[in-house]
Order: sequence, then C-alpha cells, then structure tokens
Amino acid sequence: MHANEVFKALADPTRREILQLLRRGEMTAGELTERVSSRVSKPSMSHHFAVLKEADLVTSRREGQQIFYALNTTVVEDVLTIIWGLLADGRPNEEPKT
Amino acid sequence: MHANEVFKALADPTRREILQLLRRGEMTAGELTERVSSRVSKPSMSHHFAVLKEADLVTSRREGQQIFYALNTTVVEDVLTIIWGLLADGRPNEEPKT
DNA sequence: CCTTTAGTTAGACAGTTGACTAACTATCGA
DNA sequence: TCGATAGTTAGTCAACTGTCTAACTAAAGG
Repeated sequence: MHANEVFKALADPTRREILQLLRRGEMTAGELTERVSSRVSKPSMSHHFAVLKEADLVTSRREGQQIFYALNTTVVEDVLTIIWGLLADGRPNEEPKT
Repeated sequence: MHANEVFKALADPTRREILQLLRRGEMTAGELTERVSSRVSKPSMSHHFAVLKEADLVTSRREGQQIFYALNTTVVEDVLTIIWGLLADGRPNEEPKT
C-alpha cells in the first residue's frame, strides 16, 4: 500500500471532489470535467485522473470513445487502516462515541 | 475542519513518522528530531511541527527549555469521517469485514 | 478516407514545498 | 549577567505541482 501516493492524491481539493462525484457510481472523464466545481481544462483533469490511478484510488475502463472512471472501493479499508495506524494507536481505546 | 491542511500535512513521510512517534505519548521537539529516520535539521523539523499544528493534528506545550508535542486525538475521528465521506458513500455498505 | 468527438501526452510556466545555513528568542544554571 | 542548550524565524534554493495551450491518439459515423 503506497501511503505516500494516496495522501498526495488526497491533498488536492479537485481530486477529492472527483472522488466524491464517483461515490454514486462510475462516470466518464468528460462528465467529471463538466461537473467539477473548479472548472479546469480537460488536460488538467486527465492529469488528476492519472494521479488518482497511480494511488490506486480509481479504476478506469474504456467504452468506445469514452473512458469511465470508478472508485476503487477495495482501497477504502486500507486507507482507513493507515489513518488509524497513524493517529489512533498507542493507548487503549477511548470510549467509542458510537 | 480543514481537510486541505490535514491531507497536505499527511502527504509528507517525515510528518507521518512524527505522528507515529507521538502515538505512544508526547515527546519533545529534540527527541523527535533525533528519532526521525530522515535525520533532517532542527529548522526543518520545526517547519514540520508548524504544518502539523496548522492542521490541528498536534498540540504543543512548553516546559522550561523544551517544547512537548502531542497528538491531538480529538481530530482522529474527524479525519476518519472525512475519508469515509470521500470514499465509502453512495451505496449500501458491503458486508463489514469485522 | 475524412471529420468529429473524447481523451491523453508534451511542453512551458508560476506558485508551492521541503531542505539547508545563519541568526534570533527563550530558558536554565552558575 | 554570561554561557550553554532548545527551538524558532528568516532567507535562499532546487524540486515538485497544478495549470494552461497545442498537438497527438482512439473510436465512431458518414
């Protein structure tokens, strides 16, 4: 698990928004480019997709002219585990707040 | 909650190592500087402490000549919530793997 | 084939980051 | 008050990041 790539990927607000848009299901590059609030160019978006793929946070598949991106849900638990390992160890747990 | 500051703070391996060292309890700036594997200078470490404080990931307190840093454990749940919100929504939960 | 549409790759450029050395501030102890 | 110790602040610099435009690749449809 590449913690460095994952956190660097998450450190950009546009990329976090892409991930949020993908929570409901896969979406094409063009659709994501239209919906992202920062309204960056297609090449910039393409770059962000590459970073997210490098971090293994999304997968892609081509269908005709379009490329569909989707959350790589298998990485979710890994990420949570890393954060937990970074911040929540060392002492017995506090009372969980639900 | 400043997601951007938090993720930028977590995107550096030295800072993640600082957080890991702090899991067992508070530690002085000097002690952290000695123990960090990248062996960077004191000013560089001071910079990292500032970034971590800005992200509200650590707290500090002076005791005599030394400054003790500690994990801000109250932010842990917030961070986990952000990650969960970014990556784990949109569909009914899978079977939790415990 | 040629054109259109969808997306990526290449290259440039400003802004940010992480590192260093040098100098400064703060506290302790004699 | 002087010197030593612990950290921070200031200033510099190379490397990295995010953005853009221009040019390229891939597929569809006539």
